[in-house]
Amino acid sequence: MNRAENLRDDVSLRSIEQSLPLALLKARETAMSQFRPMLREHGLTEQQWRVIRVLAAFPRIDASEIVRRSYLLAPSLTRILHYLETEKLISREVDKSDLRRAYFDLTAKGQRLYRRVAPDSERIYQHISHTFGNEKLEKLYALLAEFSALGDNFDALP
Amino acid sequence: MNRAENLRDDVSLRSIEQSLPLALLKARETAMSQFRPMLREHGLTEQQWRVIRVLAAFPRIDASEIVRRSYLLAPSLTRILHYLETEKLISREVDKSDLRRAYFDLTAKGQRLYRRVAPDSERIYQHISHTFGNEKLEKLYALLAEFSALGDNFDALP
DNA sequence: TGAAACAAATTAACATGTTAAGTATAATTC
DNA sequence: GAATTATACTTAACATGTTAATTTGTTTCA
Repeated sequence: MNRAENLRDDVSLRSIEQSLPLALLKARETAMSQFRPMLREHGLTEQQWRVIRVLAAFPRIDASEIVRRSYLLAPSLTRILHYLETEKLISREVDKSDLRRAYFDLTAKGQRLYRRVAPDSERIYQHISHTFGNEKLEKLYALLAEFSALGDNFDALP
Repeated sequence: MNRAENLRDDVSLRSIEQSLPLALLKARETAMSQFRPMLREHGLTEQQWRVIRVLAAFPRIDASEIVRRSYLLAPSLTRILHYLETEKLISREVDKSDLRRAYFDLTAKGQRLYRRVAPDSERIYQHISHTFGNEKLEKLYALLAEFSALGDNFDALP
């Protein structure tokens, strides 16, 4: 019996083949591999597009709310907002009643970009939905939402 | 009607709230938030742990196979392998019949680390499984696997 | 055999992820 | 109303993600 089998024989140790984070990563990569080339042609990264979508849906929100809705970390968002500002895709307006805060919005240029990219994105989404099956996709959404809802409500570990 | 509503009125544009990549990211973050602090206490990143798990399950494999099984990109793996080598957690042995290739393996130190971390990882996994429900978790695994199996077999876009 | 095609890693360059520490402003409290 | 605490970012430092180009070694085949 070689070392590999020794390490795996303990049935209490799952193999890497059964890893929830990995299964989620793999599925996410399957999906993103469909979107990424299209975004690249528009000169956008996945994360920049997330910020633009959030601002299209929720105009004039502050950085904290963008963080919440885009699921980016604050340090990443800081960098992305600076970049999008230099590209004149978004605007920043400091809150006069609270100088720590600023409100962001798509510029006209940003809105045009959004309207150019969104149909391409939608086309890909529909293709995925059709290929996988709407019903199964809805089931997947439901399970993912339910799982994520566990959120930080996990009990303390034993 | 403000600009936001204008941008959202087109029913062909899903809101960012319905995004499969985002739903997968959120679920993955829910899971990883349980594991990351534990890994950090062991001085490991998530990705370093992935490599160690792969080598525990499949000893003496080359970099290409680690890439396939860990779902890391080759450039990331190059850096991680160098780091794990300097920590003497893994060994590298060049293939004499093909000098481009090298085989990697856990060192004794690497195996000890694996056996220390694996039970903690398993404990967390069991907690997640119990909290979410085994049955639902299995359903989720099945759907994720089915989705990922679409893999690169998506038809050409219309 | 020797040039061309292929394969496996690696490097380069830049963007993002992750944690910790820092900065400026606001709100609380004594 | 000065000291404390909290909030909203921002910076820093290092690890990883992503694409493209490069390096080195192998295979093909004219």
